[in-house]
Amino acid sequence: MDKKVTIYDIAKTLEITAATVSRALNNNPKISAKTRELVLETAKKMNYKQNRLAQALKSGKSNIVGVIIPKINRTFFATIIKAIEDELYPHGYHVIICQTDDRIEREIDNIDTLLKAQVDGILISISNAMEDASELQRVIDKKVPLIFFDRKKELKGISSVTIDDFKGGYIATEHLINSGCKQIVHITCDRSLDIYKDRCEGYKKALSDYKIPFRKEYVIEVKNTIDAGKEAVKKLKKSDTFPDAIFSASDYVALGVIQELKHKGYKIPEEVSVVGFSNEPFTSLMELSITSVDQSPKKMGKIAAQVFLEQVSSSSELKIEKKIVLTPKLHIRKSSLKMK
Amino acid sequence: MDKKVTIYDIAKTLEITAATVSRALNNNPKISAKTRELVLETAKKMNYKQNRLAQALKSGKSNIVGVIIPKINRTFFATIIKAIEDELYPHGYHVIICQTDDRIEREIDNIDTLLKAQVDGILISISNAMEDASELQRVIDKKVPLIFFDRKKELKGISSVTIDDFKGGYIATEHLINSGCKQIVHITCDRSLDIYKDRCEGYKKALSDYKIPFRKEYVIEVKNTIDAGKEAVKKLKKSDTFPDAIFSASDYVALGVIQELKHKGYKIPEEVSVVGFSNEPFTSLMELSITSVDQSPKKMGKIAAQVFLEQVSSSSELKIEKKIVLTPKLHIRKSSLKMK
DNA sequence: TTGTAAGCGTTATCAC
DNA sequence: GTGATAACGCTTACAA
Repeated sequence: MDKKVTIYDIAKTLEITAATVSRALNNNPKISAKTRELVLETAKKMNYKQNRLAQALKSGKSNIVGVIIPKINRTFFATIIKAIEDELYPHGYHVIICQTDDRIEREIDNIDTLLKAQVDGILISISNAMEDASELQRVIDKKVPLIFFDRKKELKGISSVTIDDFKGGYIATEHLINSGCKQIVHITCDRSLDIYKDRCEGYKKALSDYKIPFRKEYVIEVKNTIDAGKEAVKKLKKSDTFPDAIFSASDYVALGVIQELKHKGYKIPEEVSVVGFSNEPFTSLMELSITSVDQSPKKMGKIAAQVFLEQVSSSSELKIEKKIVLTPKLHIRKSSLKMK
Repeated sequence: MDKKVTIYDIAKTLEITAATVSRALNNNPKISAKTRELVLETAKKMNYKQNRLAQALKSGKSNIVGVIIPKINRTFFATIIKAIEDELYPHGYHVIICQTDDRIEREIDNIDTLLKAQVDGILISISNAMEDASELQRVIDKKVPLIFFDRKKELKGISSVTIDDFKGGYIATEHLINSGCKQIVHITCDRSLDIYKDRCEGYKKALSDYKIPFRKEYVIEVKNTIDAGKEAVKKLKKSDTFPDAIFSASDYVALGVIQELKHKGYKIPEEVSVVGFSNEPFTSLMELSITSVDQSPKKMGKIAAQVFLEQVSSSSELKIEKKIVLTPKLHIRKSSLKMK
């Protein structure tokens, strides 16, 4: 019925000018109470909706932030997105989701599209594939607030919210050591990503701190899938010494590990303890619940959003570079809980 | 470094007009190959990015669609979103996520904001709370394509993609009957939502088709949580006849049911069979995997997106009303798989 | 083939 | 207080 009601239509109806209508709508003090009311009333009556596009074009603010993640259908990322949206929504911001599927072309393309869409900021968890930072540099050059979460690149002046993956790897390993395990295998994923490299380093440090010799063949790099976990166990079975604990940098891999261990008749945790990473929902829901390192996705998203808000509200040009590192928390469950 | 490069800047550099630049950028045929190349080249050199806002304002097309869901951190919805995004991305559309948290105010507000943002369409799974459709009517009045998925309202002329919840309830119940169960309890959730009402109706129909008397006290309505499932079992325990099967309209409730049944010492599925609904990832990952009805979220999202694309491409005013109903699929797992 | 100019819906800066 | 007008960056008849 109503095609496109603009402030001009309201102005015409009221025999005033569009400028006055605009003022009324924006609570401009320079306007009489009467006209304001009148305008608001007829605006409602005519089912008028502001055109944010026009507003955005005029003001240079779109009230949209772009969030770039590898895949949205992972609990970890979905939880972060939810936290970001929840935090930004009351401030009038809307969130555009972009998935990279861990492919560099899509990542570049996404950044590009977001810039074209004049977003007020970009929150990004970089893909496995991101190598150089030239595309990111463009964002910075354009002075569009950029914030890393979870997976970051080291860039000067850019804020980030991550967890201490090193510590995560450390506490997981330490817990296994304290449970009496001596032969601790670490299954890692793509170590070109800092998160996996750091977890691995944490593992090594814990071993060294507790005087447990590091064995190179006890670090296995696999894909982040359940099947890869099963395969890893099969491979280990062929080696000379079977471990008494497995610390996986991924919950999915840990699940595969557990399934295969059971299949082979090992008792968990009596013979082999298992620890995962991410605290995916299923780890706590399982009958044999899985010990895992929590990454506080909710907190991470919330803080990332807050850092963004700070950045846009700091009127001046002062660059605030915040590197926020959250502390991971170990959730000890049955898969590593030895009764003594 | 570069503030805001516009087509005027390019025009000035090349000593031509903005119009020509625009044409070159948009592959307008009325332009010489030379100028086009020249323009594209310098555009790249100057790191020019189109301003979609201005384009959108001019053309009336924002290339953004809004997706409204209760909560994004549920696998079901996250999967749908992923499918929608994957389908729409190649067509140049971007997706704005809006969460209602099942609250009517946020739902109305979200619709409002999306309309103000001039989205090209709205895909919505309505909240528990949505009662009248007046806000939706506004969307329709504005001729903004509107598509329901999963949870819908009956509105003339509006397309929807849902699953056959009635059938879902039916096949789940039928499966239990065929497994030899006679005393089948149905635990449902908020039946003001069609999805739950329909599943319940399917349950009743299956009972009647197989000549199993319907017992009113065998239908329990609870909240959609794990704890509610536990409570339900406790309540049943007090009643005179304990069931030999429980069909829950929610996987989470089913999980709670299973946990409590085990706790009370019941053998699953020998003594009590359990079936859930949604095919949440954890149902298959559990040691005691849970039989569940799959709702094809991926397909649902993909089709919803396709319906939207059809709707915007059908140039004319012809209203296409598509009511697409997907067939649910029962995944039979250990929680109801009786060996005979 | 290219230039000119109007307009998309707002808002801000002037005047009055 | 209110009105007129320019401007945000782009597209597109209409001219040339």
